[in-house]
Amino acid sequence: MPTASNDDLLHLEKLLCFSVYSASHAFNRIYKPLLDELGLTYPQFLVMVTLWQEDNQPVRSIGEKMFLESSTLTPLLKRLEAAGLVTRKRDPKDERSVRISLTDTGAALRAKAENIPTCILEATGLDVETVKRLNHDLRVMRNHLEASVAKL
Amino acid sequence: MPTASNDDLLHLEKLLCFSVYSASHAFNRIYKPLLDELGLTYPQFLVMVTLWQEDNQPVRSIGEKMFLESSTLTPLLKRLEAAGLVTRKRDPKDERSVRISLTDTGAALRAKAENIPTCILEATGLDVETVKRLNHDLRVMRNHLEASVAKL
DNA sequence: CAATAATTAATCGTGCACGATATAAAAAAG
DNA sequence: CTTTTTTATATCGTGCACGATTAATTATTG
Repeated sequence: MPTASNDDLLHLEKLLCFSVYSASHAFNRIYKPLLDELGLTYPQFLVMVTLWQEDNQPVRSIGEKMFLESSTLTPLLKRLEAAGLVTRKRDPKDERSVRISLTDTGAALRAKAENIPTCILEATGLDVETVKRLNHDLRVMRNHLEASVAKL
Repeated sequence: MPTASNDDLLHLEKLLCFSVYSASHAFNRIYKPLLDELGLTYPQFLVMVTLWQEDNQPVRSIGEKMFLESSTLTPLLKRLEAAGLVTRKRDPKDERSVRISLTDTGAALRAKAENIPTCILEATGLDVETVKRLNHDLRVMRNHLEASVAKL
C-alpha cells in the first residue's frame, strides 16, 4: 500500500483554493440575473451594501472593508456615479481624501435589494447551520491568509 | 426586542457570498509570490494542475473541470503556449476540437509546484479536519449553485 | 519655516471572466 | 445527398483586480 505523497495534493478537487475559486464564480453566476434588474454588477452590489450600512465613506474605508485597492475601486465608483447612485466629493478637511455618498436613487435601491440574500440562500441548498459554520470558517481563514500576506 | 428583518441580512460580514469572494482574493494574494517563481498566474496554475492530472485534453474538457468558458480559456492557453508550457493542436479525428498537451518544460514544472499546497495550507491557519469540512461543504454548495443557474 | 516623508487617490498596463456573436466542422434530418 | 441543427473554438467588448507609478496634500522633522 503506497503512502500519500506530495503530488497527491496537486489535484483540482482536493485543493481548497479551487473550491473557493469555483464557488466564487458560481455565486457570481447566480447573482447576475438578480443584479441585472438593479443595474449592478456583483462588486458594485457589495459597494452599495457597505454604503447602505454606513453612508459617506472615504474610498480607503470601503477598500479596507472589501479588501480591495483604490485602483480597483476608483473606476468602479465612477461607474456608480455615472449611474446616478453615488456622489464623489473631496473631503474639505483632507483634500487627498474622496468621500462617497449615496444619492436618493442609490439609497432607494436598497428596497429592491432586500430580498436578494434570501433568494441566494435558497440556491445554495444549504441549511442555516451549515451556512453559519461556512461563513465563520471562511472569515477565520481569510483573516489568517491576509495576515500571512502582510508578513511577507 | 426587535425581530430580525430582511435588511439585517444586507450586511457585508453576514453575506456568505462575500466571505467566499474575499477568501478567493486572499488566496490569490498568498499564491502570487509562490507562482511568480514559476512564471504562472493563479488560473494558469489551475490549468496546469488539470493537465498534470491528465495530459492531452480538449479545451472543452478543461473548461468543464474548471467551470470556465472557452472565451476565458482561449487567451489563457495561448499565453501558456507562448510561455512554452503547452501545445495547441487540432484533433485530426474532430477538426472542431483543439487538444492541449504539456511540453517537456510544462511537465517538468510540476516538480517545482509540488510543495505549494503545503505552503498554502499552513497560511490558512486551519487544521486538516476543518480544511476537509470546508472543502466538502463548498463543493456541495457550488454544485447546488451551478444546478440552480442551469435551471434558469 | 523649509525640506522631507508619509498618506491618499488617480492613472496605466496586464490578465482574467463573461456574454454575445462568428466561424467552421461534424452529426442529424429530410 | 443536401439542408438543418448541434458542437467546439475563436473573437469582441465590458468590467473587475492588481502592481507600479504619479500627483497632490498633509504631517513631520531639522
